[in-house]
Amino acid sequence: MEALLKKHNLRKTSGRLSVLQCFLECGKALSHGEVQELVGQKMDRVTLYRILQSFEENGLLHKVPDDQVSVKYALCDHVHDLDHAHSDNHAHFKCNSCGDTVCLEESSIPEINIPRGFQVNQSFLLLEGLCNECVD
Amino acid sequence: MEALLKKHNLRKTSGRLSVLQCFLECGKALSHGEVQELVGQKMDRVTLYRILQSFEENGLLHKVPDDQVSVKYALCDHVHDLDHAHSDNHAHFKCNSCGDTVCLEESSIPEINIPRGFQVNQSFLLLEGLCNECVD
DNA sequence: TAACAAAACGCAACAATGTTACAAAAACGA
DNA sequence: TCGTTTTTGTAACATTGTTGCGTTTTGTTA
Ligand SMILES: [Mn+2]
Ligand SMILES: [Mn+2]
Ligand SMILES: [Zn+2]
Ligand SMILES: [Zn+2]
Repeated sequence: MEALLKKHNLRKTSGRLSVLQCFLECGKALSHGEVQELVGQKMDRVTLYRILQSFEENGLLHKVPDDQVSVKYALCDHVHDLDHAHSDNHAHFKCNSCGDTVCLEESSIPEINIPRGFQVNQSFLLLEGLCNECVD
Repeated sequence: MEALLKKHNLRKTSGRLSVLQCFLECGKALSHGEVQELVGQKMDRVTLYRILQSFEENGLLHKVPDDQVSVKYALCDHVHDLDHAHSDNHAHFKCNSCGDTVCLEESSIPEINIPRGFQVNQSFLLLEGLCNECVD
């Protein structure tokens, strides 16, 4: 786990270790507030924001739109690659019952027709509904 | 314009008329803050939130994800239909330079493979990049 | 047109999310 | 161990969004 930080050019701190552990253990996308609950209130709110930000900038996490309200983060597809340039170009699914958001890593976002002259740099596809555990 | 409100079962108020006018005139997705600037500070912030909410509930506007930070609203595809059950199932494009968000009404969101047992109720596809006016 | 009930509004208060500035503490390479 | 750079904690602030409540407005009916 410390190796993961080093590999992504992030200094090893106790805060970063606990945040990383949260994501490795729970395997789903987490909002700032959810991580805060997991690591406890002893970690400063702002520090946590900065840790999430540094993880994203260094290719450890990627942003996931949450309900058009706030952001969640999820582990990047190839966390163990040195290459940060991978795309995480996959869809996400959010269950409206249990609230969990998961990566659909096998479902890459298809090409979309865009007007002439437009240039797409990034795309976000969020599906909402019920997960297998919450369906009926 | 008053007819539009009536058609969607919304009482005619001065606030609703000015908000509706904003959307009819500017033809792009607007955030709460952007509408507030257009209608002026004399309209209460909370009232504006409630007007946007009522417009969405009655099929006049639909939500558009904005940068995973906040929400924008755009006129529904078939504002003049009595049927509110239309889907607005199209992609959106946000320009990272000018900040404008537009509906790509000709680009419906394609079907995505989802895990067995999952049920999709709604989907949001946001493309980000540069619009034709901001490219180079 | 007057009266009434339902809906919308204004205001206050609150919660959640996110950002910035600055000084203290910790990490890391030399 | 020393010195530099990064990270952290704290405070202060901004934006976004929600709830409760009393007042005003709207649409309907007598
Ligand atoms: Mn993902
Ligand atoms: Mn749209
Ligand atoms: Zn679920
Ligand atoms: Zn533009």
